Amino acid sequence: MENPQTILVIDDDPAFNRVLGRALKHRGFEVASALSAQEAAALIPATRAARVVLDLNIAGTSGLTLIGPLLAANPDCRIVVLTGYASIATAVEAIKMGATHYLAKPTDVEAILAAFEATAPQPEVAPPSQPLSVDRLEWEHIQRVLKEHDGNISSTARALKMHRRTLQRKLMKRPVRG
Amino acid sequence: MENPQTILVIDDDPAFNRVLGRALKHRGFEVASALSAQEAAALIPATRAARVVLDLNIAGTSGLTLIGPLLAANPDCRIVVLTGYASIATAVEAIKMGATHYLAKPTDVEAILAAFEATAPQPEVAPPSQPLSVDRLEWEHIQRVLKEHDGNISSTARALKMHRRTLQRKLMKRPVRG
DNA sequence: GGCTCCGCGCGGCAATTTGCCGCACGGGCC
DNA sequence: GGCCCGTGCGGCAAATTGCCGCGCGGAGCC
Repeated sequence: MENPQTILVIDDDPAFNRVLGRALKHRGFEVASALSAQEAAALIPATRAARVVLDLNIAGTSGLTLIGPLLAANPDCRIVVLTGYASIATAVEAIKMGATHYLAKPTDVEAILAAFEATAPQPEVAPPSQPLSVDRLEWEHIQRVLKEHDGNISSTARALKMHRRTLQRKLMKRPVRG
Repeated sequence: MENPQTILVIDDDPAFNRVLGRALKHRGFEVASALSAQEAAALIPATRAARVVLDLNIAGTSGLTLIGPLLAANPDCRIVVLTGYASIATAVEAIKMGATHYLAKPTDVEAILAAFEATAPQPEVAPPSQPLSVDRLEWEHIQRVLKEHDGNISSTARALKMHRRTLQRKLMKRPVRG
């Protein structure tokens, strides 16, 4: 941890990456940006970053595949996974792989920074007072089955008894809140 | 793991607990049931269960507080957290505390059993477990929330973030199977 | 090199479902 | 009586779906 103030931002959305990078610099952090998995892979050994903001959907490949290399380069690395297509299934996966936290986009810089500081798990977190909306539940279910089928949309659609075209369309939409 | 076939079910909903217990017994598992955190606390040292189905909302207290004791009694214990009030925040917390998996409540036994195997990837042993169709899942969820709201269609629609008219129509149409 | 089989992404169009009005009725409750 | 809700249902535009199609690219096989 020769430089605990350096944060590596991995996100293939140029606008988001730039905005977040600037916001972090404003707060006094050193920022390294990667816009693709390849770029990230190149930066990881060089920076051995202690803190990483990692997008889940990086141009085709899953950001989850970078968690391993990140931790290998620096076991103390704190990784906050960020995604616009948040689901419980991928959250579980990310944490199991060693991510420090998992946040849904859109979020704010404060939340990201707070996520880095998350230490020992606290038994009493957000008490979810309201059940999931039907849309949200559907999204979660789709994500879970999709993971079981290794991301294969066609076979997932078959398992769910829905048409592939419909599944595609649903996946393009963002997960709904609630 | 003197008896890896024993599953401890911790859930304060008697109906759900009974149904799940019976389904598990049907599949050849030994089942121990706890309807409260106190009951569970008493059973934990006795059974040192290797597999636990744990509800998040147990009569006021959080099921997360039981994860520690469960793992203390048996570090190899596999815990599947189950909740009707799922959220990404609690999912992250549960996994960090050592749970094996986290599922949102309208689910089926196959998914629960599959969740136990999560850490041991066995693609070829993948059972023909057909996940619930989205329609069926939606139906189950609606019924659950409707019951929680004492059959009040209007407030259920609000909680589900759907229009009352749509809920009415759904309730009229299907008791679908599949 | 061919070839076939799949999965993927997407366009188009009809059929269905939805969202969102409206209205009338009934039961509490002040 | 009036007021507030919840319920059932009609109607109609907007959105979603089901179901075709197509081309492309990769894996496997001859």
